[in-house]
Amino acid sequence: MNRLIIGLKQAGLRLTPQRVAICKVLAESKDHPTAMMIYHQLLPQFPTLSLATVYKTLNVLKSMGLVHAIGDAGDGAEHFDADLTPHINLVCVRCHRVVDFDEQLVQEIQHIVEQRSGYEVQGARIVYYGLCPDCRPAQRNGKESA
Amino acid sequence: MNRLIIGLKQAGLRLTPQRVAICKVLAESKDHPTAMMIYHQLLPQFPTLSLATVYKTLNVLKSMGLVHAIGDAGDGAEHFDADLTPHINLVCVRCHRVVDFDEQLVQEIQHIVEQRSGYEVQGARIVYYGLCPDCRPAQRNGKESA
DNA sequence: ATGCATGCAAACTCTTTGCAAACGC
DNA sequence: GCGTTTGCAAAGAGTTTGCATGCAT
Repeated sequence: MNRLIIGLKQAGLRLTPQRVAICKVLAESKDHPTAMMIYHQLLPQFPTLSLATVYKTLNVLKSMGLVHAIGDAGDGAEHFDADLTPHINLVCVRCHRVVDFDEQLVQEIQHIVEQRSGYEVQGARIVYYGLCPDCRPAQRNGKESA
Repeated sequence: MNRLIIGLKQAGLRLTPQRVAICKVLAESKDHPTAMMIYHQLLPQFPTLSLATVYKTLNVLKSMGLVHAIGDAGDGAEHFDADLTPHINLVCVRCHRVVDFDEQLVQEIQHIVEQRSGYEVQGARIVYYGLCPDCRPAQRNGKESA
């Protein structure tokens, strides 16, 4: 029973098998999935699952602040992150993988931004993009595909 | 004659009036425009301008690294930034405005990321979202619209 | 003159919406 | 049982593409 499921329950929302499964995927996966990725991952388990249900659930979780939408990773689709602590997402522009990178300075910056800008900061999307260690040599050799 | 136009010229690409105008909008505007915003801004001047041309030009500039795509601002459309120096974009989730915020720490973080992750960092998208000073009181009073 | 860029329209992808049937509470 | 949630299909929005015409070089 993870944080997302508890959040839904406490809000009085219904814990359907689909929602529970989506929450588990989000909480357990480290690859910042898109709606489509979650859909395909759950399809064997829920053959009648609808992509619309995944989107609806993601929107519920997002609007409750239980997950973050971290933008696309060069693949045109929104990626979601269940890790709400301020951290950096490193996106590889070649293989579209997203990895986390924790750095204390990120927290400092958030405080500075809040104090100096007058903004009420609700969240952050800190994405560095480039070539991951695996794709750096591949790029140099001129290889294709992800 | 700005940096973007020079970049196109040096790459041997053609300096059409449309491209020049798009580059000027990008370099001079401070509001991180979307393709649609650029299109509407130039329509009086180029009545036959096509939105496809704006998109094609933006993709050329982006793939040449002359502008950054900074993701959507809650409005579902890609925003572009001609300021390539590492800086923070502050997005207001209520009025969808985007302002810049310079902070030295950002540069330090980029170096740390490169050294510790093995990534070849090509750029960054550092977006904090929340309520801007104008929208903070508006939100509290329950007012609507942007 | 050459061939890249434009503009139009259609296609494409991701996401949202409407509504009847199903199900959690 | 009530009202929310699901699943399907269709709609919607942003972006891309194909191709003939036009224009920068």
